Amino acid sequence: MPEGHTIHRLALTLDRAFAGSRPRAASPQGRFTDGARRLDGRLVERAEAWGKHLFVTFEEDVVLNVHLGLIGVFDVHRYAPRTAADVAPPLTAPPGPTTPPPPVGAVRLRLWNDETVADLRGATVVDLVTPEQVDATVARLGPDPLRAGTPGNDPERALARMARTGRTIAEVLMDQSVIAGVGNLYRCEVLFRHRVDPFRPAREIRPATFRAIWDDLVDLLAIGVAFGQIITVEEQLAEARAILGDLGEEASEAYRGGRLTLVDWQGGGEAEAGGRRRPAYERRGPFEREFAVYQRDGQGCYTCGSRIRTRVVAGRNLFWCGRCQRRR
DNA sequence: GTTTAATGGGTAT
DNA sequence: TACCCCTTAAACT
Repeated sequence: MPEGHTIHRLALTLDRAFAGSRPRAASPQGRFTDGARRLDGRLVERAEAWGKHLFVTFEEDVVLNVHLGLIGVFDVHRYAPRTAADVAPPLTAPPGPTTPPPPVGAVRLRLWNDETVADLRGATVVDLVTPEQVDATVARLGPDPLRAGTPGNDPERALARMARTGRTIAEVLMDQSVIAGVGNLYRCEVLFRHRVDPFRPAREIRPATFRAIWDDLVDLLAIGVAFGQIITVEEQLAEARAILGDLGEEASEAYRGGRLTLVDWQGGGEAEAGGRRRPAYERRGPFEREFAVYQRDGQGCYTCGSRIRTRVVAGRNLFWCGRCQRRR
């Protein structure tokens, strides 16, 4: 599940759920027992994301560093009502649970407070680090489209790297030290959207073309955060933007800036009969999974009809249209 | 029942 | 380029 949008959304969710509280911590699976013991009952200051790296800062400079890798999942959900008002009528409502349900599967780390439980499984990195180590990790990353607007976080840095490499654009887009947060799916789809030949050397990509790709990624990843889903086909993007547009000028502004207030929009939806506001993605439901090229090998391109192709590039299955993305 | 693939990435060869 | 790690679910036999 994890490309940059997943991690940024996760950081926002964890921040909302745990910042300012002292969650319990445990390692039901037993592979993070010592770390969980150090975190147990410790005050959470904030959670944030850089590229695909997640950092949860606890008091006294203890930072939980998580990288989900290919198959990791950090599942966060509320198991108890947030406020007494959510339970009605008061006299007949059963008392809410005070402990989360038992963990299922290989849960390496569980964090929970009175309302929310978060289960981490399958991650490649689960570590306690210092703020200095966080800085060192972040320093190794290229610009992150989800941090567009942060000083120094712009496509020119990526272009400078691209100018002195012999690698193809498809390889470079997977290199987190060139551009952070893009994974295989966004790579395939964004190259198709810009009709770029994946095998073209990165140094031959025109700067204007790459800047357009960057701007597109700022938009696509932000939409990915807002909806918790990768959306790359124009029809669905138009609907997604319409939903976000409905949420008002302030939300739109935050969205265009690529800033990390996106999940706040979930609270900005229409008030329903019960008075509870529902997230935009709940109002319309998640989008159907649909891509232009990703995992469509052998099928016809929606644009030109020629067969979508696939080949392993940078260790992952690249998908592209040999006609639409022919070198020009 | 067993194998494979999955939106990653590090290390060895 | 190969192989390793993490976990789960769908696709095989």
